[in-house]
Amino acid sequence: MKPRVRFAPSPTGYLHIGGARTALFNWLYARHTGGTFVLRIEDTDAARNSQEAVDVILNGLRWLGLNWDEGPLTADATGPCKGDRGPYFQSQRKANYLARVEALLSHGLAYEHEGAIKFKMTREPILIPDLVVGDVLRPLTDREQADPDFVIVRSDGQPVFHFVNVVDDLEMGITHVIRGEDHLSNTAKHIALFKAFGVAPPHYAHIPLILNADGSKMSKRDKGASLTTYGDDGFLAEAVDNYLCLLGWSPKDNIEKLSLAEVIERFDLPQILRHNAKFDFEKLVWLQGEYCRELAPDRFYELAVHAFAKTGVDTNTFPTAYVKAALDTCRGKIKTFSELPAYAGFYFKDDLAYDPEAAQKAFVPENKPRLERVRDAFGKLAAFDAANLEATLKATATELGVKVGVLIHPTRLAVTGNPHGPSLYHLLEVLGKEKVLGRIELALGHRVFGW
RNA sequence: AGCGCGUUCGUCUAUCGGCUAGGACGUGGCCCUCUCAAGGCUGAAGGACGGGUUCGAUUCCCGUACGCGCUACCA
Repeated sequence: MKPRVRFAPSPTGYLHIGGARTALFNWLYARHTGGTFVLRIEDTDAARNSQEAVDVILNGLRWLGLNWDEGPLTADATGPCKGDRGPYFQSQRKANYLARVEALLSHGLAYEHEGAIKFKMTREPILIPDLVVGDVLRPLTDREQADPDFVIVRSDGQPVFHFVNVVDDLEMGITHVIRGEDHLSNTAKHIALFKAFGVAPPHYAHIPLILNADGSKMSKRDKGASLTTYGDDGFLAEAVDNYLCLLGWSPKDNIEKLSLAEVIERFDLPQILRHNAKFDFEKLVWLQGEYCRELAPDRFYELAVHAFAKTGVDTNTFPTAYVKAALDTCRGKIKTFSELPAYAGFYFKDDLAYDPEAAQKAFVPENKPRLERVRDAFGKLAAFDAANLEATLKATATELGVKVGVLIHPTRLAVTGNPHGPSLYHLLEVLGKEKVLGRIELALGHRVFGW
């Protein structure tokens, strides 16, 4: 029998990075084994849940490239779904839960208590066979000793999480429950419930948690806890996927950079680690840089244009060839797209703000005549291309008896406003003679500087 | 408090009892270089602590400490 796994998030308005990793591991296991990946929405809290919140989950999974074989097609709980084990929204499964409660009541396995319905929990320790942690024997805690039975339906008629979760997994034919380790202790309850229904429980695999850099639990308001922020901050999904795979799972052979396709081949439950992992933002950034550098030109272009648009710069007002040439000088130089507007904004605006620190160093009296010579030399150029510009600048430096670097820094600053940036000669070519000369002239005319 | 899970460089990890403890991110130095990246070379940095088993323990067992989780008519 092919495995059936599921990701069952609650639509709270954001997708936790740990939840995303749980979804990823489930998806990887399904893809590795040729099984089925089910998406189920646990939208029992009508007050909090909304279609927008469901969309956050759906879009997050889509962004990561985690397609589901069964589950919602839209965020509408009453809308179309794929798969024949639905409904896939808990809000649509009331009848299923009621029937299951009735079954338990009629078999004397549950009883009414102060308006609520409680499940008759076994008093014996329960063995939890876990594919990651190993066999775990969970005895009752002291409080549970006093009253082992737990509520499965609240007095307001709402069935609780433990109950609906088990009913759904049972009815959806889930064979492997891969979820966060925070559910390990409660698994005893789930196993007891499965047994009460006369069904063998699924296999469990509890995966370690993702913690903040300081070791604390990542909660909603922690920076980086929401998956959405990564896309917003200009990260590539393949980098986030890759990094997430490395938290709590290891390919074991020192390889760090793997595509999802490669991970699918190698992924299996026994390689999952048992201890929690701290989220290392720097390593994610490194992976992001790796993927960003080898991005296909058209995709780089598309994402770059989007990044500019987000800061209010409409690159469409410039000729396409110019934009492409400009962005091409940035390929391989930036890691995240959010850096781009600051890095290459000079291509799309003329009112430059000179970096103060760099200006203090470069715009000094002895550099003024030098920059004037550069301007004059550039002005005589017929072909304003990188090779010619480089030759001209070097020749000018030789004439002045200085190193090229002496000319490069003021020139770069005058033309871009920044001390760093794309290759100077290429950027000059893209900008074109007119703009370059105009900007140098402008810088030379600034009285506030040291010249 | 009770119960559960965990503990290798700052971080992510490798190690099926033989380890001069390997790799990666980050970090130091050097090289390359028009800036910044990238790249190359080269350093520093680790087995929580205490017992036991064993010829030998990072690896197995016990205890302690620390971290995390769970003990809800939250999910």
